Amino acid sequence: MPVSISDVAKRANVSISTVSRVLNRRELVNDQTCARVESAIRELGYQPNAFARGLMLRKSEIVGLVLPDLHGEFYSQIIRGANQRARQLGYNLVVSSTRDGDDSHSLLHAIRQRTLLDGVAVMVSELTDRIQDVLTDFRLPFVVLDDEIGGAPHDSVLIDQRHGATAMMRHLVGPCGAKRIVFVGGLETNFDTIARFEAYRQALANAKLPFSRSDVYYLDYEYETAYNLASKHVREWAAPDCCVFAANDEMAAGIVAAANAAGLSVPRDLGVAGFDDTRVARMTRPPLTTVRVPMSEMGAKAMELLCRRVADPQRPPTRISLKPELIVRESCGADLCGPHRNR
Amino acid sequence: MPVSISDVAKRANVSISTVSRVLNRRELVNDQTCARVESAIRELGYQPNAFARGLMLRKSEIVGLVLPDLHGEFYSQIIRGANQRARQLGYNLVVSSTRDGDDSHSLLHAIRQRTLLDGVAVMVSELTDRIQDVLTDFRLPFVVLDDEIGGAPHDSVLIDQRHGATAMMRHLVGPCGAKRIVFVGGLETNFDTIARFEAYRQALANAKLPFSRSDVYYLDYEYETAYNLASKHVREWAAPDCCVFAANDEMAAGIVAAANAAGLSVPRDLGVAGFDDTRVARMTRPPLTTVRVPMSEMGAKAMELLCRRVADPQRPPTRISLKPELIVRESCGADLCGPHRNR
DNA sequence: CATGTTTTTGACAGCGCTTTCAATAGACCA
DNA sequence: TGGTCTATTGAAAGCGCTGTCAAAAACATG
Repeated sequence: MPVSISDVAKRANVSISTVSRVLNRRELVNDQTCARVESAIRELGYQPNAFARGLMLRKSEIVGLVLPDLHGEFYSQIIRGANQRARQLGYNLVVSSTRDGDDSHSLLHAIRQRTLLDGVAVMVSELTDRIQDVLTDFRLPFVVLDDEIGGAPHDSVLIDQRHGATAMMRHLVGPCGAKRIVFVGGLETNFDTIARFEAYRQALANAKLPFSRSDVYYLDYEYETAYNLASKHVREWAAPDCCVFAANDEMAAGIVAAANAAGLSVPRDLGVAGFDDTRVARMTRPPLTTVRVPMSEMGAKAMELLCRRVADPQRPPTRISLKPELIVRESCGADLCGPHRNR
Repeated sequence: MPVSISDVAKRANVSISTVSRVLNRRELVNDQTCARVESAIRELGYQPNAFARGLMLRKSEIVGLVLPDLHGEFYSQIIRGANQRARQLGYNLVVSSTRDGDDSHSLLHAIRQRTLLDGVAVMVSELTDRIQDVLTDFRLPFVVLDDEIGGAPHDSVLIDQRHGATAMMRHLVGPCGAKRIVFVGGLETNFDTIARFEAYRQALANAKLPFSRSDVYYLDYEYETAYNLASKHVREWAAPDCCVFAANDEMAAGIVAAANAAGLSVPRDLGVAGFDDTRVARMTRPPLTTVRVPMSEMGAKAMELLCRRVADPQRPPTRISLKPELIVRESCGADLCGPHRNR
């Protein structure tokens, strides 16, 4: 039923080779013949069969993207960025999650189909060794997101967490004139939290501000937890030259809400800074000064790297580091007229 | 370089037919031979070539999902749900967005590859006719999300917006004892807003409450806009038996914030209800009573329908309607011990 | 006109797999 | 013993396409 290349050939009164040439290397065929073939293609509504094509060419122009989850602000931005860039580069994107059902199984499953995939970008949280094995076992071109896997070198795209946190700290001790900064992190073992904490500590030292272990809290990235913590401490924190630096926007929002509930005004009585620049950052009163993490760009860069590697499997591994950007809004009280001003 | 079926055949000292049978119809081959072949497969790390397979079988086990955008709470939930179910059903999912680059082009592009896709689920906002044409032109099995396309009947998955809004209204006039309900919708032309408004009006009539045109506002679904509107009106709205019914959680959050800023207490002085049950719903003080829209389930159902149609293109079109669920939290002041209680 | 060169075309051999179809070899029955 | 089954296997025909190679056609040159 579906129309094949030989149907077109018959109709245009040429051989299938000629049709194929029209499709792939037009310059090799006579203009008139070409026109005849093209109209036959149009009339029949012919679409080359991608399987047959792939069988010969040994490539599908499909690449995979494997994330821990597909839902949530970050992942969905990565998907968006990756998909967009993949398209530009002439590839289609298959997404998959390591969390759907059994953890690694689904990744394996995705990759088992590898003969259909030209390459894959993976973002992993744990099981790094096994994934490394699987990936190299299958000899499938791959790039790693936001993490590095031990062993053989490979392409990777990283977010320079440290740079972002440092930028924020500089802003707090500089333009905002903070003398005391409270750090509210996520889980103590979380890589991002660790990087941000280090930047925090370093910046404090650079600014010759005292570091106090009691100004550091480790929570769970949740609004509610931060709200509860802040409810207990805002009165103590309240001071024009005190800022709370939360490791994500949700916690920052919780802190702002707790301050407001306690009758304090942000940033007059207390500065609050967030991280990530998610939607919530604009949904607090006042809106949050935060750090924009270029997730969508990370997805895009990953696709660039991946497609390049697919094209040339021998090229030396590249490592791209993306710099987060400071977004100054009102929650820390600094002047809003700087170059980063963002309503 | 890659190992093919004939490598396995040679190694196991059988013909390729036998290897193929071991792969697909094990029961047809002798146990001993089978074992020999299997160990050859293992030793060689053989993976069947998906192209060759697809060429014969005429199916890829890949289905597509085309959304207006890939980012945002809803879309990402749809993707998650769809991906999960697709996997369960033995399919892989390719996602694509109509907004990346030129609107319809990217959809077309995705579908042009259709020989690789067994089917596609599309969610459209506008250009319904053209998509319908494209889809039927390509004779590709498809299902439509959250909308219906004129013309030939087809599978579709819808959200029963009306049902959700009605449930909320019943809750407000019943357990919450509201006598006056302010409606804050999105754009007046938006389908969801229209459906929700109709439910609002109907419920008001059923409860014999007066309807006042001046209690209806049309905004743009944004936090900020709602905050501004509410700042102007909260004092006028303030009354224990008055509720504001916002058409999404972000606007509801803006209203709560404005009320708090005005020194009012929600729900004591004013009830606020949201819609969608996004993350923000838990990020207001108090958390929002809202309506959970089963987006992830919509994605899952779409995949079920799609895969069924792929399996049997002749079956009559199905139309699934998903019911949103009322989520009672604290922002409307009703008793929290009902069956839907959700912290 | 013979010869060399370039352009344009068709025949055909795969790519790696599934799937008839036929062959072989026991097993069973009369 | 001959004949009919059944179980097991291999040979070979494609699936629709690309790409090589050689033939044919068109053109240019001496």
